[in-house]
Amino acid sequence: MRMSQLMLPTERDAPADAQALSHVLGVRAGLVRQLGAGLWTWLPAGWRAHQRVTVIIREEMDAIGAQELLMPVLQPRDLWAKTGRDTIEEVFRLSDRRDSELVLAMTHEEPVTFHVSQVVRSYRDLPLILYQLQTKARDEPRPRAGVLRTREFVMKDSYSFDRDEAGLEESYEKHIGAYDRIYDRCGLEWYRVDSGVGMMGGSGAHEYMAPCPAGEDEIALAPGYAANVEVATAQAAPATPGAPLDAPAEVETPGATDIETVAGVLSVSPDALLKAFPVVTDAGEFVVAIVRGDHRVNEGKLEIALGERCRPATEEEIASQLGPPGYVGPVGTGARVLLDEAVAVQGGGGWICGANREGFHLQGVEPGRDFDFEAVDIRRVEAGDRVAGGEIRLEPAIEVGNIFKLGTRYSEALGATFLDEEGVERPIVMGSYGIGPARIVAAAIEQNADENGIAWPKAIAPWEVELVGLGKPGSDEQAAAERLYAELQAAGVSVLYDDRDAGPGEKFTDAELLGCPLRLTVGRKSLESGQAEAQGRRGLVALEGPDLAGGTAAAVAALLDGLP
RNA sequence: CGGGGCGUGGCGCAGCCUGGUAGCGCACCUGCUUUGGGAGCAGGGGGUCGCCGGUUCAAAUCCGGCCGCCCCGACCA
Repeated sequence: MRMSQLMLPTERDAPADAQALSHVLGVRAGLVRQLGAGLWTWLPAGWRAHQRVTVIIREEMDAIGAQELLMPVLQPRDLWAKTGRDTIEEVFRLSDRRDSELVLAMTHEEPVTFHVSQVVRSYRDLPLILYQLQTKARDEPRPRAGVLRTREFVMKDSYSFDRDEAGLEESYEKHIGAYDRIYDRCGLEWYRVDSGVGMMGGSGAHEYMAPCPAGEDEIALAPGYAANVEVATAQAAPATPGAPLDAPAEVETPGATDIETVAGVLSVSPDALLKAFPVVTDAGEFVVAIVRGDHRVNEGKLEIALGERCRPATEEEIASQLGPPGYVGPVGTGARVLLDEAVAVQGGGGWICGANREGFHLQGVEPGRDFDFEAVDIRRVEAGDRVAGGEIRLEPAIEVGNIFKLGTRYSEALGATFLDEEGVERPIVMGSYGIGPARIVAAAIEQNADENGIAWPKAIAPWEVELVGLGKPGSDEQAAAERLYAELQAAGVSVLYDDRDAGPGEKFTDAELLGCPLRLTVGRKSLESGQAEAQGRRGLVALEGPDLAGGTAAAVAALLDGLP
């Protein structure tokens, strides 16, 4: 590709509203442009990178026997009503000129299951893995960070159909193999982490997470352990409660309504306190969740422990059920208490909690003796917790894919059944699996950029080589660059040729911004030496320049082999 | 949905408080010079100042309403 003919609108300045690095560099390097909130156009160079990702995805999906198809984005709402998903807030709903109700698909479980329900009759038709690369539309509450969270995006979504749980397990394992290879080949740093199955039910799920500063999620990592903090579990460092007492004793703590202040007034560390987190469940039950003072409640884990959704209690509810907000505790209330395992496991007396009386706390509290409780894991893990002997660290990360054992939720709702060997009708056991190529591109930028711009992994760079010609029009230098460009093209090298009539500074700066792995320069110096200059983008390292006299393309290919 | 901020040429911004010819840098066009890290000189083109209404002799500027966009939080099968 000749840069003089390429639509590559590079910018010296970042857009004023850009925060995330992939957003800033994506726009500055001319990869993407915004059309509206969460609506992005892929410009030619950016789309090349996106395409390279989808090529890798197709190769690996095909390799596990998955079959590609394409389903509409626009779908009848009726279909979605059958699974109850038509009322999800994120689903765009619209109607046509005849007032027929339609939705824009956020994923494609409904249509794919519909088709399979019509086609699959017998156990002999299974297993089946179907996939597509298709646009998804989601009415996101808050699009953000450029291409990281958008309202419309391309997704690779695949769906597995099996006779039973064992078959699903096999399909799931196949996807794990394919996904591991895809992210490796794309040059990402990634983790496969346990994730919650959420409100959709199902029997297991993992997320593929790429660590990067702009990530919206947090993952907990330890040697041999990786989980989304939403579901992570670990052992807490022991707390240091005070001396046990024969019975809880009131102590004056005027004005001390938060953990820090109480700990300060009583000269103890926050981990000696019990933090009460009163909630009201969907069913209307008032429950007091309790974690250590230095811990935080993980509301998702709390809901799993409760078995239903809940919300924080209002101040009025707290006042009427327990006592003055800021001074509440579990002792003498009769309320149902869920006590976090970090406290329950350590046990003992000497804990401090609110006395349910304005200006007072209780010392020497002992769970079990002074209040009844159910021991559950409801806290958010903290950096420094331990799991399997290793220490947890937390990292921000972006979700670049997920795999999910759906079970029979969709097949039952849509009547996707088959006859087994005994002639018994059974629901098909399903899995669903997603990958966001745009997020792979964004994560690759985030993970591989420096102050000069992007430093693409070779496998997904828009071009592998950028050839910078420095000669002015009609010069010997320009003629040499033209010859080299023609030779590289003929040899099938992926090359972008900067043939613009521009100064060297501008060309070098743009080359570093766009970030192709190998930069070749042909100018006065290279004519004198008989070699093109070569520089690797990662670290801007000088490489042995390929000879211009002959065999240059082979030498360039060898150089590329040595680059990441 | 709650909080905060911003809409002036392709990009980045000033002007608004205190109403009176719409400006600056970059980019762009023409000519000449220049060519190894974002060149110089000269000339030139491009903006209903987000939209609607109000006040006024006069509105980018003041007032009201609406729309759009960004950030933080909530949310995120």
